[in-house]
Amino acid sequence: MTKGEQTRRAIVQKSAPLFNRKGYEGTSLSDLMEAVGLQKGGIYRHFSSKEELATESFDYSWGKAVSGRLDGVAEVPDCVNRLKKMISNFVELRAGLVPGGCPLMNTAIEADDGNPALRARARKALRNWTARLSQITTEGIKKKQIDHRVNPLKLSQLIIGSLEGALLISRLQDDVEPLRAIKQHLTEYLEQNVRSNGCRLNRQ
Amino acid sequence: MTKGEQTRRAIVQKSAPLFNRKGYEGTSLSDLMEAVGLQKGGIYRHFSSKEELATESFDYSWGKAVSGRLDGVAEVPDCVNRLKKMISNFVELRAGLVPGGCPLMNTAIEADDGNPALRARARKALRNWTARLSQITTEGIKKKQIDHRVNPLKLSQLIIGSLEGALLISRLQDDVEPLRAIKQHLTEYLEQNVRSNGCRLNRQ
DNA sequence: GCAGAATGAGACCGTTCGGTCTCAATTATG
DNA sequence: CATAATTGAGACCGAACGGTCTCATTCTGC
Repeated sequence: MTKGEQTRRAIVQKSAPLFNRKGYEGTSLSDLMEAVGLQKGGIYRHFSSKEELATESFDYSWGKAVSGRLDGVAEVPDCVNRLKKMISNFVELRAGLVPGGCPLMNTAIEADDGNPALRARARKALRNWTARLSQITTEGIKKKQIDHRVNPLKLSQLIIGSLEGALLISRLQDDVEPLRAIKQHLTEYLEQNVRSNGCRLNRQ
Repeated sequence: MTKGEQTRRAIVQKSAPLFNRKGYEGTSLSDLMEAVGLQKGGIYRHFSSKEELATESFDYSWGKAVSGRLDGVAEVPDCVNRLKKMISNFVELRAGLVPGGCPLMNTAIEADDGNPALRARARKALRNWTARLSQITTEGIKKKQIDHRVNPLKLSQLIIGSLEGALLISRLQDDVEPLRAIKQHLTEYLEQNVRSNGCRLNRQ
């Protein structure tokens, strides 16, 4: 790896926390220069614009988030348990992530009436995550572990939405309790209303 | 009402959608001048800073959101149904709100590593909303409509988190389905696990 | 309708913004 | 080790930022 590539990666790595904490607009070039330890010329040698750096930083942050959520998931054979593992990872494995909360949520909120490049990135990330969960559900249905009446897409959106919402509350209150509670809630829901042969009540 | 007061209110009313859509940092004074129809002098006559205007705009946006969610709630006698009504209002009554999504979510995300005044506003709004829901739950427990083992605070946070998360997904995908789905999900949960004498299974 | 207060236009301010460019220093290559 | 290519510092740019101030105009209460 050439020195230029090394520098490029270091810039992204050091910029990502800033963008994730303060947002695209909220992060200035001087902020970046200070965090990165380079002058403007040094940064702009490797990136053509602040936006390019921001999108790469988003990818970096999101990549870390995804890999955290997948930690140990592949080894879980049962599909319901695999979903539970991903939920648990989201809730418990918050260390090791790029600081500043969920990059998807941060970027979605800031970009959704603004920057189209970042918005596209966020949409893609959401699509990707949804697809991953849906895939597990579909597999579970095929293997008769999950009730065939479950809609994989809807279930994925329910899980993602609930987790993101709980994270929002947790961060605003600086209290992990809402995150813990949603884990419990979703776990019970998966066991009661998603797993096949699980007791099921009041289902139209 | 004096003319000055009229102008002041008009400024807030016209600024609120901008702040809610583009955020505090993302909204410039020139944006505001254009939307409000006044020059700088005209705006600064009534507000001492952009931040002061932003906080008042947040209050305005949030006020509209709250009153929308309370629409017709007082007339519902049963406490579980009252919670359901608030959920339904959140999901269905999105017209008439200040455009740009939930002010609480927007402000929480932007301010949570930055502007302390706005962050305080968001926290207060969340506390308020939580308290409202908790109050209904507490009343429901007292009236034996809600199971006494239900934790009002936790239930409130679950509802708020789920709604906000679903809204995030809905907005990013430009699709109301996730919002509709969470309404259904929460409704079933309330009937099955919150209402007293409702069938209850697998509850530790 | 007039005097005094309230209001708003817009020139002006210093600062910071994202971005460019030159050139010296450093690194890689034969 | 010499040469060429890569790299990064930092002066510089115009534009836009939030904010101030003066003064003519417009209200308002008597």
